[in-house]
Amino acid sequence: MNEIANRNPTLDDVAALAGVSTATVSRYLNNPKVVASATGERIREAIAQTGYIPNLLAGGLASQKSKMVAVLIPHLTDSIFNDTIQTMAEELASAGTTVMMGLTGVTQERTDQLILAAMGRRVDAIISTAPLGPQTRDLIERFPGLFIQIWELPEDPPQLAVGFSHRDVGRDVARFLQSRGYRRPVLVTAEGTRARMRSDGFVEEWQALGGGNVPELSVEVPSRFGHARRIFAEMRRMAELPDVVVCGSDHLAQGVIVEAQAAGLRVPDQLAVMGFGNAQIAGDMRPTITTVDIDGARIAREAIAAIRQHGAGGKLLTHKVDVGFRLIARESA
Amino acid sequence: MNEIANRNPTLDDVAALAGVSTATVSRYLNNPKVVASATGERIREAIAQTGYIPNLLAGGLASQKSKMVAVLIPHLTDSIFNDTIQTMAEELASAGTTVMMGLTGVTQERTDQLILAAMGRRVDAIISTAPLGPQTRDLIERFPGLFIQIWELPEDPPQLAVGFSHRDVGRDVARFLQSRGYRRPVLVTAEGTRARMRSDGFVEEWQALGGGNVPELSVEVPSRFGHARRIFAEMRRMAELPDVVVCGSDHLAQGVIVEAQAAGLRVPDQLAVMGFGNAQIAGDMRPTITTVDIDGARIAREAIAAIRQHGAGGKLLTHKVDVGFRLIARESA
DNA sequence: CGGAGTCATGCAAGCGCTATCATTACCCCC
DNA sequence: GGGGGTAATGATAGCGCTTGCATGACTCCG
Repeated sequence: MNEIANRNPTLDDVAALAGVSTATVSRYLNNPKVVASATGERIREAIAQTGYIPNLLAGGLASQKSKMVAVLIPHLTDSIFNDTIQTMAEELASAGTTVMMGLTGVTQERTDQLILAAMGRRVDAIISTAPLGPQTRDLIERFPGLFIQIWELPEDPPQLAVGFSHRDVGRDVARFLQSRGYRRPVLVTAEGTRARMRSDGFVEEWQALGGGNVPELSVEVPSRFGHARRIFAEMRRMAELPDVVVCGSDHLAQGVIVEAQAAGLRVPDQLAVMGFGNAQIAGDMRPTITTVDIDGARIAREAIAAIRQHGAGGKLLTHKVDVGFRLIARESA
Repeated sequence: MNEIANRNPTLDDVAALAGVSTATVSRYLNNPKVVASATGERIREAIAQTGYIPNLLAGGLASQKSKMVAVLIPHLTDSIFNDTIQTMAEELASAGTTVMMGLTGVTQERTDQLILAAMGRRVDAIISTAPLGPQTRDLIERFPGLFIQIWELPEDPPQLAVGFSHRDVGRDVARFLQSRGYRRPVLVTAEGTRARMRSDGFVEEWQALGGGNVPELSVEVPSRFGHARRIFAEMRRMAELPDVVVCGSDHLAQGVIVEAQAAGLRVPDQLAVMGFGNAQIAGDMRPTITTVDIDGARIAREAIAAIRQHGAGGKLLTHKVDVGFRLIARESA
């Protein structure tokens, strides 16, 4: 708690005060147990005295590892990825790694720009939810760190993908709804490849099981609560009212339930609703929402494990981690 | 699009290829108009040829400005700050600044840790929603960049605060509800100083206007949809059912509405509900939710403007920016 | 026509760390 | 008691940029 010179204290200041070389201080900071405990003690005191804060920019430059990872998501509001991000940020922070957040929106351009920025910062890893255009793939080719695609399981991931099969989700939902006796589903599909795959899976299975045509309505991504009003209105204009609405997110599902109830329909008796993602509200809504649970936290943890291993010089054991999903039957469908 | 050596290309490579010094390339990168246009053209080509990506770690170290800002928020899910963060991230990214995201939770410890990490990265600014403990203030003292406190307007902000008066919000809400004829409000208050101030303001004004005692129920922070069930149950056990519930967030308000309706109460006739924050859903819910609008995006923009000005060497014009708020009367109260 | 003023560029000294290699001191055992 | 370890530390060369100062080439004008 001494007075501090007008500039920030550096490693040299600490070393001088502790009567050791900068190398030793650096070692103490990065791996305390390699310095003698008496020395360590002196260094600790010197650090406290000077109020030294390591310059991670300099450290990163010298060591070629920045202890930063970039997390790329489309947007923040109502995001289905929030659990993943939350877990990621917490676990990384407690390991001394900082998270660089990038909001890609839905354009390829912003994504590429953010990847470039991340590479410029020499991040140790990039974790992305964005679909990969050809240009992006070129960029990644030259990225020396670890690129992890999450919430997705493509045929041929660049390095590592942690996710699940969206097509299988669609199929399982179809099977589930048919077994529950629903006959006239309508699909509310957001733009984007993942939603597309779920819809395709659904239609595929639905028809394989002898179901008829499946009408689709589309919403912008992110699909949210507020879209429900329009969707519901469009549904009412359909020749025959569906008996179940399959939504791309729990928030949208919640919106549909609210609209249906406001119109005097009983859910699920007169109209059933199915969500996706198992957001907090899904379990708390009245009626509780039948949905598909994705373990977002696990996705985060798998990604982090891979980063650690890669950071320690290890090779990747696999190119795909399938975290699966779980259909949760509740009241709404 | 040439072959690239096994290591990343550096400024030197570009300079050599373009036949100029590294200084010139650096200048071209940071301020293209100071180099002759013919030279600039050659440099641009050399960059394309080599696939050069500037090392921002090295740049930051040399220039003492990292082009990063840290954004500290308590959590991501259902956060009232999402608009602010979203705007912040977008606008900063398009100006080439990187956002380092820190989730503080509700503990002082994590906050301090994150501030330390941010200082280690030599961020240009720290934007924080966290309340400041004494220890944190000490840290900030030594932070050479700009520290901006947002969503709050304390007496004596360390450097700059951008927010509004939570007490005034409470007062206005009290006045509004009384004018609408409500007589038995219940306050649902989250822990935390900001919520506390709104509640205090409410009670103060309510009683100044001749209202009686105001019962309070408390929820953990973040107050969200799911808390409504318990809150509603507790309300029902009260001697006299309130005629209006004042909630700390729109999500909680939405939850209360859902619970009330599930219990057969008409909103707002039998129970009115008031929210806070003007989240998207507030306008989309049935009934639409009466709430207080905070211009989160404006908070972000004011903060960014201050950062720019500070970065350009300008002095701060003020220590407080009051962005105000707006009570939005809708259907629920 | 020579000196002052621009403009474009080069030179080189850092920025604050990390990591390699070398050095020293000490211990153990045959 | 000397050789071979091992453990702790020091000296120092970068990491890849930025930037103050110096330089050189022009232009302009009295």
